Amino acid sequence: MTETDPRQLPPQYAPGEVEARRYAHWEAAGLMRADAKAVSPSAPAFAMVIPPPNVTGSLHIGHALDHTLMDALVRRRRMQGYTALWLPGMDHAGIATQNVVERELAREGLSRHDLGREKFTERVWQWKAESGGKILGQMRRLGDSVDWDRERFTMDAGLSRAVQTIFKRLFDDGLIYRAERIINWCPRCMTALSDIEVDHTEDEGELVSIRYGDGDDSIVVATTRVETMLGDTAVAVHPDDPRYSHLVGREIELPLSGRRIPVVADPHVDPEFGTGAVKVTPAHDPDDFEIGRRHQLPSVMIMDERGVITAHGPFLHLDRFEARPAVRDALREEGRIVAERRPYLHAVGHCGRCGTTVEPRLSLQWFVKVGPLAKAAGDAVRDGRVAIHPAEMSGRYFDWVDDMHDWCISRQLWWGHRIPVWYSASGETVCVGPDEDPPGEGWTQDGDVLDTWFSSALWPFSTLGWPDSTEDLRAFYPTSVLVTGYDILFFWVVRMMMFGLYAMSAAGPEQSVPFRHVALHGLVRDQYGKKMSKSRGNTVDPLDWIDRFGADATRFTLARGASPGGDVAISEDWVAGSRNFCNKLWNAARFALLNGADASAARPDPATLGSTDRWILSRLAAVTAATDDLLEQYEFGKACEALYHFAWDEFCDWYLELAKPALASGDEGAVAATRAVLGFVLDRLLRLLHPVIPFVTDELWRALTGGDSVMTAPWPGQRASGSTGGSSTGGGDLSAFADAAAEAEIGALMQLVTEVRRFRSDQGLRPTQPVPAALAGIGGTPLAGHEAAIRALLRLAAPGEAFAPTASVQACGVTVELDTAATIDVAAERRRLEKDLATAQADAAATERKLATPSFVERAPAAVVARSRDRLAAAQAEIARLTGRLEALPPARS
RNA sequence: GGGUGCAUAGCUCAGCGGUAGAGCACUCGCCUUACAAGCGAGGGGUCACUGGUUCGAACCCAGUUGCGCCCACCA
Repeated sequence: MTETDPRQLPPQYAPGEVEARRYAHWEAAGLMRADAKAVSPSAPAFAMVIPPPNVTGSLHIGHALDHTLMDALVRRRRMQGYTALWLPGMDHAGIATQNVVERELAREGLSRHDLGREKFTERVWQWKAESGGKILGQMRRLGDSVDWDRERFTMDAGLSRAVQTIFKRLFDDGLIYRAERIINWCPRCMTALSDIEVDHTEDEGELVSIRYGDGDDSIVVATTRVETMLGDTAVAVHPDDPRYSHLVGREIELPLSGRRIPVVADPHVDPEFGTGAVKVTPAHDPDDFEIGRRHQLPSVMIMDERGVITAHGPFLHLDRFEARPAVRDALREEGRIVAERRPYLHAVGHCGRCGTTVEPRLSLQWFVKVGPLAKAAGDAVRDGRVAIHPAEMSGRYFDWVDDMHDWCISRQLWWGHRIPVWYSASGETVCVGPDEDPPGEGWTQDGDVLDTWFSSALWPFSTLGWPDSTEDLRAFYPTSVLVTGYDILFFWVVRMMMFGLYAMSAAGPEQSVPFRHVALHGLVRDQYGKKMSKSRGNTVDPLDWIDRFGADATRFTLARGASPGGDVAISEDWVAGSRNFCNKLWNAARFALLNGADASAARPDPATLGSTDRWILSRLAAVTAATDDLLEQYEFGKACEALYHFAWDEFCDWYLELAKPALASGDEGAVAATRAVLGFVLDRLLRLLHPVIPFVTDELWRALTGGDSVMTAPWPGQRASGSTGGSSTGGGDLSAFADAAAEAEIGALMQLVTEVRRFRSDQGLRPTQPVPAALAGIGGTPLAGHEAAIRALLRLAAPGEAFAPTASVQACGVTVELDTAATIDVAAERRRLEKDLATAQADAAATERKLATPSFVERAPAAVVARSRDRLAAAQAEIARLTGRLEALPPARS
């Protein structure tokens, strides 16, 4: 493997080759592995599990965000000395995967039934082996520092055993039961769905009012699903509704059927809505099912699992959507339709996987009794054992856990964990544990599989070896933080909470939680703040950006936009900007290397340094502390912002420019000091940036220091693990570098330089042409020692030669007299001075007015008043200065 | 229907009681040998609207308008 010669870094950073090389090294050197045995008080455990992506999927931009943030967290912890584990893996994604393989079969003209259950699941496994690992390769491209030795899959043997174990335990505890209930049914996938697998949209439908019964014994009901009237077994009214009290208990005729159905009184009916009377179809509506139960009404199923009418009569074999108009027309012919409202907007459920309209359906399914589990899940957050970031999101969490329906966990699919329950011919039921043999002859296993989320809910501990008390489980559970989008707070987080607390309850309340922190981020949006979606056509393939701009640029863009719970807007322009930043860093390092930056020197001693060096060290200390705090609070965007400005504006634009004259000064001591500070600051900067942009920083850090990898360099912040904090090896406290005097001094220098540049720019003078100049009055100011640097930055000619100044600029007590080699544009200068004067006068006037307000002077804090006085003084000084310069201005040239 | 959040420069956002900030975009000038994926300078905002609290409001309170998101079994 050939390394780039550090002295010959190309002038542009080429990510592709560097990324491949660096990742291969991390993997080969085992830098991403976490050893449970290494956990100790000085190297405590830090653990995260990856939200397992679907095997069917490929990395989309949302994953890229999720992974970038997780990787930044784990990399920083690793540098801080933690034994840091990030565990990767994938989810078998029941319905999604089965659908993909079934679609593949359909192209061969086959259905899963043609293969049979065994052959079909074999085929899915085969498919998983071939294309399921795609996303893992993509994770390498992104730079995810996961421990590949621990990769898990929700269907592998260990996790299947965990599934069976917890099922059996819940079953024995009476928390899993089988019952005939109305569930969400997808007639296309032909399976039950849980509430969260159903998406509601406002759809156009029709609201049809139908007259049931005749004459005095008639009643009008309204419905959006006309065809279900074939299965009506009652009409319900409110018990206190005087309009219908005479009908309660009597039977009326159900149109088209010849059947007579009772009128029942039920408090659930809202007398204000519609006619105050509702048709009751217990087999096809969840509300009606409850009403039916309360009144012992029969349930008449009129549709099969495909949504085809099974009720005998003229509508037999019609699809539900064909039956709707057919039934409506038939009713109209009989004069039963009282009113029709079309279009009528109402919420309709759709299968979260295929979009088909969900059909509520009465069927025998398995459920988790959620009550006690959800209560425990809520309490863990309420009493602070688990913290949600940002805390405002906890409200949504509580809304969910406090009012959760029992969870339907059986799916009429073949791909998934088969329900470990067996039935005998005589109707006995046995739940089989993982280490038990199934019952013999005459018993058959339940044909259904478990909801995918059932196994995902075990992820934080099943991946660590549960139900065995493994070393990993003891070392890394509870995991430290779970990072995910707020959109799956309910889907996944709640379920992990419920099952983690239940399965690990023996460990006690503190140790049974699946994670201590939940760090939520938002959705990725486009540059107009629009949600990315395939239908909108604004999706981005992160791999495309990684190819074109580099993984670091892609990561930096995402991290820079991320705030706790906040959405992230991105566009290609911004990735290009991040790419530019990486390149800037590359070139800063290139400059440093070409100038002998020395990162191996002892930690710089401010007492021996000039103010320029003390200034950059002071700024480094500030940005280090800020970055450390911000990352601790999951404020990735702000941390990136702080580092971006430090690196670009302060380090590159000012420090490196100031270092040039120092390096060229020929003063051996100054050169050595500059090289040492240059090396030190760049080293720290690379470490601080490494969690977010791991590739460039590693490449440059190796070139700069000769070290193996920045991954193993100590984190520069004060926060560190256990007792290793602040070690002399390079982490530790930089607060001794804080230097207000140096900051003020360099601040003045910047102000002076900027002022002169502005003058020259306004005057249209060539910035590159050396100008003879004198720095009058610099002697008595703090800038006295910076004359050479100022001349270099401003490209002023060397001092000494006599010249005739044609213009002057004042700032920070220094008058810069310039020979502009031409008559300056007096009119332009006058305009500029007048404009500045107007600004200063307005400022002075406003401040004066304020200070003249007695209530302000009396009641505002002294510091605020003092600040206003300073402001006024400054404004007045500025007015005096500008007035003087305007008066001194020669008359406009003729 | 119930919650909940947001309205600040052309775009995306930060600021959350003391007289407006960043990135990108824009204008002007520079190939100043680390970087033109760059350097320097500049323009641009009655902080959605209306009231209130306060010496003082982009920031706190109430209402209005306009967006967004989540939840939801009202036929």
